Amino acid sequence: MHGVMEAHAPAGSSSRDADGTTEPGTEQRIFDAALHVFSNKGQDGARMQEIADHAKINRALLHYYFRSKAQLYEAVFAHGFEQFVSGLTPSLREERGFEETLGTFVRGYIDYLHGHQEMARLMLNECLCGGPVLTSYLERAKENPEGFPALVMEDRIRAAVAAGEVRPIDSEQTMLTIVSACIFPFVALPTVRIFHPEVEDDFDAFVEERKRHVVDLLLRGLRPDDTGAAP
Amino acid sequence: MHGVMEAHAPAGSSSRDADGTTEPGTEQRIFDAALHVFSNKGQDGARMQEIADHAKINRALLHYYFRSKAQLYEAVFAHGFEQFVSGLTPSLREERGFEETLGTFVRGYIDYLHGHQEMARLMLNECLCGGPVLTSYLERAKENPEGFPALVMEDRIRAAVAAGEVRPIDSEQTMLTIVSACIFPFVALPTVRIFHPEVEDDFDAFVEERKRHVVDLLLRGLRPDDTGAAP
DNA sequence: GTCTATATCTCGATAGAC
DNA sequence: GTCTATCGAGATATAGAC
Repeated sequence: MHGVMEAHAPAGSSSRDADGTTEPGTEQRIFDAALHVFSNKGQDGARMQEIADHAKINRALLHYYFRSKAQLYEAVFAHGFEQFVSGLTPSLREERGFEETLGTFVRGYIDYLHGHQEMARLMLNECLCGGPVLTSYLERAKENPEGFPALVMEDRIRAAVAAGEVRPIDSEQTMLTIVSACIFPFVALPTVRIFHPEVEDDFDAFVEERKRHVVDLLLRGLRPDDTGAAP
Repeated sequence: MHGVMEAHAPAGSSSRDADGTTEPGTEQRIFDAALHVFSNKGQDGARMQEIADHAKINRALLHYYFRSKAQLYEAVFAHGFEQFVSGLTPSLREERGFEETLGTFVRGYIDYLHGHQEMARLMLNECLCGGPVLTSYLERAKENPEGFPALVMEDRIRAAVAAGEVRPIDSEQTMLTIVSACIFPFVALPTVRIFHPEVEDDFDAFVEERKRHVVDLLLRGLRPDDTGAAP
């Protein structure tokens, strides 16, 4: 049986544009191709041949860079997950008021998803099957919650409720709703496309409209009854 | 090559409790087992052996009832999809006011998902990969939109906006948000569980709270500024 | 580092006895 | 209707030349 140890990882093999704007090296091409195929077909549906084709290399080379399909998958996932968490954190600086914080968070979240739709699908795929890969990463993220955007935002909501900035609602449920409203439209795109073909024509406009809508609906829904009350 | 024609379908083979409350027949057991495995592993990740094990039968018998894996999958999907659409329609009777309609729709949606979590995951799985099976069913549903709950609800929102019952918002975006808020928590359950283990303890209570929260947040978010204005 | 060729194995599907 | 045994396609992974 094949013991799973750390990959040999040819490190700096991909000439990372040392001389200006070189085309991506082999390792990077594999990475991109793998993300593309995994996100569309899932870990099981993906074929190493298809990944190799997309990267314009031979199948054997995949195993040279990443020993196995499982390790390739985990590498792709790990990279995307890390980037996801780190890319979202800066939008949660302390000094803002709640409304601005919420707006910045939602817009940042949707912008990220817009720019990384494949990663979004990959993560939700893991979510669906209760994948061990995602689970292990979340367990680790849970250890320092201040580094995990969704948990930070949930705390902000809790604090805003305590401060009377928003009406008394369940912060956990609210956070769930926010995340749902941001993520779902991207993962359900194939369905949305069928009923609203116009989305396809100008996807950027759709995303912008989405940001406005979500922020607007949430702020209205969370605002206390007495809007102008200052004690 | 194996031409795909209609399955021979041993019709009334499963003695459907002709004599009281018999245990489910073979065909029904296969169905349940298939839904279970497909929803957790996806169409590609699922193994016929695992389905057979769950149904407590032999692998060959699967091919006797449903000729191929693809046909088994489609049969399971078709059944669930039909049940989904038909189970949701009655909550959209015309004669209600908007607030009641929205509340009934959301509660009905969440109740259905609660009772059919595996079907929810199965459909989202199809959604993620732009699956041809889901697509073909949606295309058919699109032909008579009045039979498709989400589209009917979207029209109700549009009408409510026109009537001034809700403030002027994009009904398409709003419908997307509603669906997101209902479905996502169920498909993301593995993730939710990690951060909020208490959900597991009393899942029914969580779902009830979810219904209240979504309806409440939406109604607040959609209500016109002048709540009591009657011209 | 990259390729061709091949070994190995898993899984879906079928044949045929009972 | 249900089982055992087996075939054959297709996928991962490796060996070895260049």
